[in-house]
Amino acid sequence: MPLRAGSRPVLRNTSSGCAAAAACADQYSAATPDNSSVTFGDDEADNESHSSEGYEPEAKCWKEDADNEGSSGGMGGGAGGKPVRKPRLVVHTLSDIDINIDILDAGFRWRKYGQKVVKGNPNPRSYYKCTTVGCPVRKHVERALHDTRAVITTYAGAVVQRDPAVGSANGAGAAFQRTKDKPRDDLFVESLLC
DNA sequence: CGGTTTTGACCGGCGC
DNA sequence: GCGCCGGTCAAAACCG
Repeated sequence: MPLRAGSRPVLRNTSSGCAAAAACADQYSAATPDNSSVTFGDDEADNESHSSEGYEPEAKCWKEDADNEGSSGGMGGGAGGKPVRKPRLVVHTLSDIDINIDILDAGFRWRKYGQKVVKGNPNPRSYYKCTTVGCPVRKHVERALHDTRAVITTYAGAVVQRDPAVGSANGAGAAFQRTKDKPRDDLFVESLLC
């Protein structure tokens, strides 16, 4: 590959103008209503259908499954019918990758730890880890099958918890709590909240 | 010098 | 039981 380290990809932490989740959500519904969609859960199949045919011109907040917390530990193949699945936040971004960054990467640092071509999509999927202290979140970034402008970012390791009193739902959340003194982590949690 | 990217190899789970 | 596939790790190289 001609471009080695140094030619930093577009995906990198940026001090986005979208500091809070509320602002992000608002920004989505107001500013870029037809540029992306956000989904929380495990509806990746659903997402793929969108990415292959086109994007829903609607911005929706991530939805979470009732009791799908925890991890199945299963990676390849699929859920395999296991009732417990790792909560994931899937972000669809059309055309503007920066938006993707803005919504969740605000103030965070990501380190790429892998890249792989997955079946069904010739575009390589990149794997990123959050290098922010106390941030256990990982994300997978891949381009849509037939729409290179569309980017699908899957966040894993963070759980949405709508109750601010709790602030966390599992280890990920606990990690955030542990670093609650860090405004950035707090921002991230907020980013996950709707 | 530190942090990050890149790439290949390895591991574990699932489906057949 | 075997093969396939996705995800992660680790070493090397590079840039600011």
